[in-house]
Amino acid sequence: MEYIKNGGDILLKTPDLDLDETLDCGQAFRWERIGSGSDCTYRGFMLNTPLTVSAEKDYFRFHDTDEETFQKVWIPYFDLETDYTEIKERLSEDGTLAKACAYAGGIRLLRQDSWEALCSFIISQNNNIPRIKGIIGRLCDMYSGFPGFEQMKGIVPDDLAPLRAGFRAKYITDCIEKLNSGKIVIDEVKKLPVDEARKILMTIKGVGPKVADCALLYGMYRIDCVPMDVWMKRVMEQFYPEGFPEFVLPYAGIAQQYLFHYMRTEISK
DNA sequence: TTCCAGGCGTATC
DNA sequence: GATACGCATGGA
Repeated sequence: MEYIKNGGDILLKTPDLDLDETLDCGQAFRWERIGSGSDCTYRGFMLNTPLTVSAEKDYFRFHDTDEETFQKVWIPYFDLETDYTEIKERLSEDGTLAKACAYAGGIRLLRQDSWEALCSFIISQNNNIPRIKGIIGRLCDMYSGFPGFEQMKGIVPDDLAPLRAGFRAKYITDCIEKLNSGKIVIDEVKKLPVDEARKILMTIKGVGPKVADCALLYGMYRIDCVPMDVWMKRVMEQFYPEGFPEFVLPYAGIAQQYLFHYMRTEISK
């Protein structure tokens, strides 16, 4: 990973990054492709830090970005200090994973804000990706950006009616209550062993094993967590009836990224 | 019209 | 602990 300043932009050279694969694979819901065809440009946010980013010939262009923001926000967000080449090499000892890594090797795990990830994946349950994006977009419209849970203190499900989140509205308000009352402190949850962290997250209404694992994987970078949604259940049933091989387990969450995308877009069609 | 979507709560056994 | 069913909403 190396970068240079170019006017107000930053140009980044890095392997193992594809913006379409990474920003539009169902791990984050606030990136919009504003370029069409070969103009691969996305507009989105890390919490409320905005970014326009383009894939150009030999580098990625981070538009209107100062070096401090790039280092503090975007390097961690895009997980640029992790060597995905090495991870993919290791995972590719397994035949199915070798195919999945080759199919979409530009997927990276985005290190998202913990609260945004938790809230987003509560909304995701029994829902499809376009509609998840719609609900989160309306939430951001309501608050002029992605609101902090402190900002939403005291709201009741009816207050969220404009989101058209359906039965999930009461889950969001329960989550907000538990965070604001201090029943759950995200920074404490982050430090716990995964099993304990999962248990605590699951005390929130509407947070079961899958949503908890998404919050852990995408919001707290617990890369051994594998959210078991309908697609991953199909993957496991078809390719890993005995579970993942031992050597995959430390990176199972990243393996899941490749396999989820592979199953959802290639095998099932 | 019916089915399904990055599931979960509840009832029942 | 396992299984069945309802749930808001909207696109296919």
